Amino acid sequence: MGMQQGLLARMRSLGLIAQVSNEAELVAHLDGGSRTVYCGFDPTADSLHIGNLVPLLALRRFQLAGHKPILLVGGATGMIGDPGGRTSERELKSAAVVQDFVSKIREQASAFLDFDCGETSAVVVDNAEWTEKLSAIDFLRDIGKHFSVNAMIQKETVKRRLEDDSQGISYTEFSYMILQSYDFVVLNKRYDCTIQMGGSDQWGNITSGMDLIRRMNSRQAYAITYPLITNSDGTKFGKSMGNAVWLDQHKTSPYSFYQFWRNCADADVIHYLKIFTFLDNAELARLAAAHAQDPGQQLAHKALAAAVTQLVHGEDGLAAALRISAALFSNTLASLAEVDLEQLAQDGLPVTEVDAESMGLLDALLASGLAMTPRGEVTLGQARKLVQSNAVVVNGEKTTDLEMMLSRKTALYGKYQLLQKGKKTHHMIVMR
RNA sequence: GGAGGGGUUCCUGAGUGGCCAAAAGGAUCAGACUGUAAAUCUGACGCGCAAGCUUCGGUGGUUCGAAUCCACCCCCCUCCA
Repeated sequence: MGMQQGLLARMRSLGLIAQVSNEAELVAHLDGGSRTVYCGFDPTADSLHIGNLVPLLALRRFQLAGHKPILLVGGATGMIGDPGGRTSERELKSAAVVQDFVSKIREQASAFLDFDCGETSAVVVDNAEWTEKLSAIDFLRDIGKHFSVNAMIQKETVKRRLEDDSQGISYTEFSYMILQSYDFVVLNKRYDCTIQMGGSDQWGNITSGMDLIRRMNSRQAYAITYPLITNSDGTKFGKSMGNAVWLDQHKTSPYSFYQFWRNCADADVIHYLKIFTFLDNAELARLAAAHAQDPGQQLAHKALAAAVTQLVHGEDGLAAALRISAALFSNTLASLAEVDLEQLAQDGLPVTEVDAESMGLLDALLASGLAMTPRGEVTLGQARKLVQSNAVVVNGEKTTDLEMMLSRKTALYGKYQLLQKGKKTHHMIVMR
């Protein structure tokens, strides 16, 4: 059996497939040679986040199976905003901002694919390249002509917005589908790209693209969607402390990144191992068994966190994450050497430097940002509440003393104050 | 342009003159229990130690007193032209 054989079946067994168009034909198509697959990423921020990891790693699977991946950055469509998955109109970003996002995402995504392996080398394209040149007349005559509004309003993403009494949909967002369809046509012509992959909310857009290829290029194309990732408890996937988990180490440190995976729910861990790592079946089975046998050991969690952190941040990033985690969670602060504490700061433990010789605990909670209310403001009242509710640990010791002073005398090695809020939020104050 | 319906604290969504810093649920944060899990229970959830202060699309009125009444304006939705 060749490497590419059974790719679809393999992905399905990993839970990576939501829908495919014409499965029998698609399987034959994939088995029949090296194909070109594309997946689009909208530049909605200056970094990708872990949700984007799903298609990114899926593209890599295709490449490993002998196909050519195209990563499309939506410099044009990002200017417009996909109505899918949204209940309200997007805010439009300026061209300069989108351009900046595009270049950052291009660079970031490139780390996951091989760009130098001959025929199947990955390619990055920006749809602004062809979409910007499109005149309104050409757009309407050559492309718009092929779209039936009757069909478009039947698409799930559009229908939902039409049926919502409190929100409408602008013509701009309504047109998103057409531009995405055109992307597929262009890539089909240029690269003989025959497969588009996207989240299951993209199904409507992808199949429109297939239709457009049939009409404009008289070719057969295919659609593959992956299920949108959900947490078993119904909360939104990919949030940590209310923030997105980014791939950019300056936005989410390798340590925080590691902790995110380390803390995922039991019910999700095996599922995530399948989606976010490249572990083989034997290893997956071994971890699943271990997890079922003794979930308290969290072997699967540790394996997941290690594998994904390594994938995204490399060996060094993983090592740093492990170092901090070990120091903070094994309660061995007292035994840490001064170099260890310095290392924690370098490894990405959040740090605040202060000039004062001493400062009140409450001020420290403010300065560190730990005293953040559920709404996201840092307030003195919240600092008090935390201390009073027994949630604060200073240098390994719980304290409920509102008046407590942090001085060089109480500091570790005369300068480090390690604050802990709750069970797993840590912050270091360094007294210069 | 016309007719109608809406804009409330992070979200959903009650509230039509004082009892409203504003019901309820969700989300979030913390505590207990645990395994850095889930579920559950408890507390917090505009700011402030407090007195008090600032909020209910905006501005200006009426009133002892307004999220609630009036005027104008802005924004959203639906239908008609």
